[in-house]
Amino acid sequence: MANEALTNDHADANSVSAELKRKILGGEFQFDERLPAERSMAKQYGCSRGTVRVAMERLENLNLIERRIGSGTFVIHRSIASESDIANITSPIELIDARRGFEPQIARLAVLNASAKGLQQVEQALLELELLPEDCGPEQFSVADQAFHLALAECTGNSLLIWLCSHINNIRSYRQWSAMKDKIITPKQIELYNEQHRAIFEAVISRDIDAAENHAIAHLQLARRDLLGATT
Amino acid sequence: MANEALTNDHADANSVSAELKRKILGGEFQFDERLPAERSMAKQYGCSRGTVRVAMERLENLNLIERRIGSGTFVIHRSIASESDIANITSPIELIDARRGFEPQIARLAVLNASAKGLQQVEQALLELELLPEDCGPEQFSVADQAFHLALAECTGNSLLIWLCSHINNIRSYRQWSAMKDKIITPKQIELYNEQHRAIFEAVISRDIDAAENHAIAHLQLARRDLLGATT
DNA sequence: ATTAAATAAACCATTTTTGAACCAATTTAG
DNA sequence: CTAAATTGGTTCAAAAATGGTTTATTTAAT
Repeated sequence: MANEALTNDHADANSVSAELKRKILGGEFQFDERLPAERSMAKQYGCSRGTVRVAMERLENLNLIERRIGSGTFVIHRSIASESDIANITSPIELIDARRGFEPQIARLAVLNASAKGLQQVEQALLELELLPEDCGPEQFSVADQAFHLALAECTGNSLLIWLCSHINNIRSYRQWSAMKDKIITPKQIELYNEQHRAIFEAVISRDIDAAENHAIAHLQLARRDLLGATT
Repeated sequence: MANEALTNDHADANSVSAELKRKILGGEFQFDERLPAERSMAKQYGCSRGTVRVAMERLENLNLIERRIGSGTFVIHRSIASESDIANITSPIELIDARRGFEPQIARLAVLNASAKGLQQVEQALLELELLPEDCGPEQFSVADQAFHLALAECTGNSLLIWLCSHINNIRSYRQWSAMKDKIITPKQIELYNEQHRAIFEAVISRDIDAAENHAIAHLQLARRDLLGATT
């Protein structure tokens, strides 16, 4: 509607940039999306290409767009990100730091709320982790590791925490992690991680809330240390 | 509608990948489902196979699809519940329990990473909270409260935590939560909450990591107690 | 009249798209 | 089991599309 009003009138650079700015900030044009070509926008807005280019310069100065010769004009502003967007801007260390927040809480709530059946499923996931061959490779371990943590989250009965844990798992499986995994998930580290997994599980079983929390914290501190070591 | 507009025109790689990405994330293409063949999509989108392949490469890098020679292109993204879905099955107490996990961590990381500018924005949000009239009502307080916690999250510099905090804020503004607000957000409680907000802020300012964490924990324990009291 | 903005056309360098052909792996039909 | 059909993987050069730039001209506001 607003488009067509502008399409008929002869828009000046000011109104064009304002219109595009609104669409970008409002999420109508999302991150990494390509805007129509300058010549095309000129036709659409009923103005000359030069006018469009002046408008684009302003948006570029606002750091909303980026222009690539031969390619086009792309949105570089991130509104509230979708999951795949957040996965692409989240570094491994940021992920660990976030997990450091709620995984201990998951352990605490698992102690308080876990049902026998839930614990059974955690144990099942734990056994699969422990029965992996030493040379299973980081990918296989990673999948089983995620299953363990998700099973633990299920024990809390807290649907929001389960949802968050699923999100985290998804982000963990994105591509840029693969390279990192090879460095930090070695047979020796796998053994350490599994000891911690079992420690968390045992604490939950014996309904020891502080032990469960502390083991979860220790688990993530180790992961964080390994990660920092891998980058140097 | 919009699809067919794109279908008729000659689509470029960017629009094709954006279209498919939307369908996959939106659950229209489910996990393990096979996409149409490249040659078929080329015809459908009115572009060449090469263009389709460029689009597919992007989706592959986003880990949304997997391509198997001789077989086809398959969705490997597991679509999980949308934000509105989770908002509708999350109870207020579950929300508090989840925040109990990562808000203390946000406080900790804010101590470590907050810039002067970031702290300025937290203080700004804090002042707005404190300057609200006593009879401002729960809605107004809630908005300012969310702004404060989001500003604090920004201080961590951790994009994942910021993202989580935004999501939580969104969930907080859903309906069943609103009814609860009226019961627990009274002028007397507002004063208590604001004392805790300031305590968190002061701890971050003075770079006292344990104090920041403990004040955040106390804040959520109070909110939890108020919530449980309100339900009885 | 002067000035600033918008226009229109042309050209450049770069990137994308195209169309075709062929390869390798898998699936399907007989 | 074999042969044909289908699928993604690859390469290549020509054509098209894109933003960057310049120029002369027209329009609108002061």
